[in-house]
Amino acid sequence: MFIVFSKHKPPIYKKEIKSVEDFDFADFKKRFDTSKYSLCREVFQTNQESIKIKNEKRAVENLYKIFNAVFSISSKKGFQAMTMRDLSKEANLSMGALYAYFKNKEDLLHIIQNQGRVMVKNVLDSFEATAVEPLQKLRSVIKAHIFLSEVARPWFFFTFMEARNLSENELKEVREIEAHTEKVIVDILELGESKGVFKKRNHFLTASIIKSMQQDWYLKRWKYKSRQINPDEFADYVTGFVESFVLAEPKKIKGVH
Amino acid sequence: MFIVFSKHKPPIYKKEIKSVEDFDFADFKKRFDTSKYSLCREVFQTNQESIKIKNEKRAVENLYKIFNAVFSISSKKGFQAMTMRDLSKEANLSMGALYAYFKNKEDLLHIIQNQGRVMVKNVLDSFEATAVEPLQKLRSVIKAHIFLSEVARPWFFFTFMEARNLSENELKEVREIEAHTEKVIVDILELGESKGVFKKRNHFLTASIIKSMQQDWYLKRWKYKSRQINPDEFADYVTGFVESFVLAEPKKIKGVH
DNA sequence: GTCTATACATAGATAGAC
DNA sequence: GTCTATCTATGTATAGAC
Repeated sequence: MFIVFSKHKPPIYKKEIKSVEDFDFADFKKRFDTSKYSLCREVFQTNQESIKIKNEKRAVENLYKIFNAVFSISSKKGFQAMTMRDLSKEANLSMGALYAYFKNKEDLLHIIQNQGRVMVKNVLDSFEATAVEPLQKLRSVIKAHIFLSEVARPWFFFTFMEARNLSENELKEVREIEAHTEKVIVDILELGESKGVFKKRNHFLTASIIKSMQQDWYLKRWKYKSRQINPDEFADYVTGFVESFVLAEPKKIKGVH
Repeated sequence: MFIVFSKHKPPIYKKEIKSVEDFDFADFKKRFDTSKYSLCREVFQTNQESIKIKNEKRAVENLYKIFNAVFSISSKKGFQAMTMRDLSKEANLSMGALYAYFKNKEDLLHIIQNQGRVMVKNVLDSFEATAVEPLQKLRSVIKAHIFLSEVARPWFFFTFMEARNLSENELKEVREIEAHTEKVIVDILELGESKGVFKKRNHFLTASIIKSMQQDWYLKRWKYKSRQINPDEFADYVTGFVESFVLAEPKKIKGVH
């Protein structure tokens, strides 16, 4: 369910991807450690000084239970409205036990938010370099975001909905990532324009609109699920939509207009 | 700042719009009562039995202060995290005074959510009929939504972010409006397809994507504001983006491809 | 490492004076 | 119609037994 990237051994994508140019959701999933415990192990290793439990296996399993409970309750009523008693019940751990895994409720929020941010940054950065041609770059970046949000949907949803509870410092980091992923798209569009394959447009607005489409996939997943739209269909539809707008017209034949 | 529609005298749009085919943000604003108190007066009249204050002028003014305070605090930390003491301070009313305007905190939430829903439904329904040709209908519906969310941005933002706190019954109403506005777009796309002006596409996906763009305008307003994008620019960009995808190709000249 | 029982703080809500 | 003072419930967090 969760994916993770060790800070020490960033995975190498190029070597592993058969067709860099055109990957689907199944290809994407093969790239990563999709064990449901991976992200929790990462959290354990990152927060070893504050987590009181020293047995890794046990700690990771309980962190998994805790995070899942947080996502489940928060998606219904929000993190602030979730009480520690709610969490205790849903995670099958006593109140006392919970506090062995985080200092306080606010700390729990930050642990989740930080881990989510690190993961997104690691994965998306890796996908910048998977293609060379502007059109392939654009497709690659759009798809990677959608597929990642599919694999780690609870983290994406939680990060978006609970962003308001962040400190000024953390909010700044969030905005920086937002601006960064937007800039990645803008750069690709500019490259394409300079090569004559994309039209001259307001690339900032195009990038914003692309991001809003990607976001819809994890904010309104129930809607797409009820219509039985899978990640590949959605990603293809989005790229098709975008391409119809940005691709330069094929050259006109003289005399005909 | 707020706009409102009386249940008893729905405004007539067709007669008032000079150019039905192509209105801009300034035109849109002229259509409505944009007095900052209008929505609050509507709330007062709708909830007269539960509001203890009988002096309309005073009640409406205080409701305005209360709602603005709610929007301001909630946008920073969420409705659940807002305490009645926060609200009391921000609205310049004592705790005791606040409870003359609503039964309890939950009631306050419902009053805002309900009023927001009624307003959106009234306005958007009115815009279905403003044009006849599919392309003009599509433009009209897209723009109306963006312009409305601009005029009543706090209500839109609040409604979206606090939807999780609703009861099962109210959630059902929200989903119905969502499905309804989506269906309005799907119907237009189908009409256009049958008339040969729009391509054959998955209209559900197209409508979803259009809605995600519109939503971005009120969810990420700070971003657009910092880039000094105004409602007209944004609306035009969105309609241009959509049209490049849905419009049928101009007929090809025989022998040339 | 986890539990139960409890301390302490803060929230929502109201009574009664003005 | 609004205020201050206060009641009561609920929430976070911890101490200490197992």
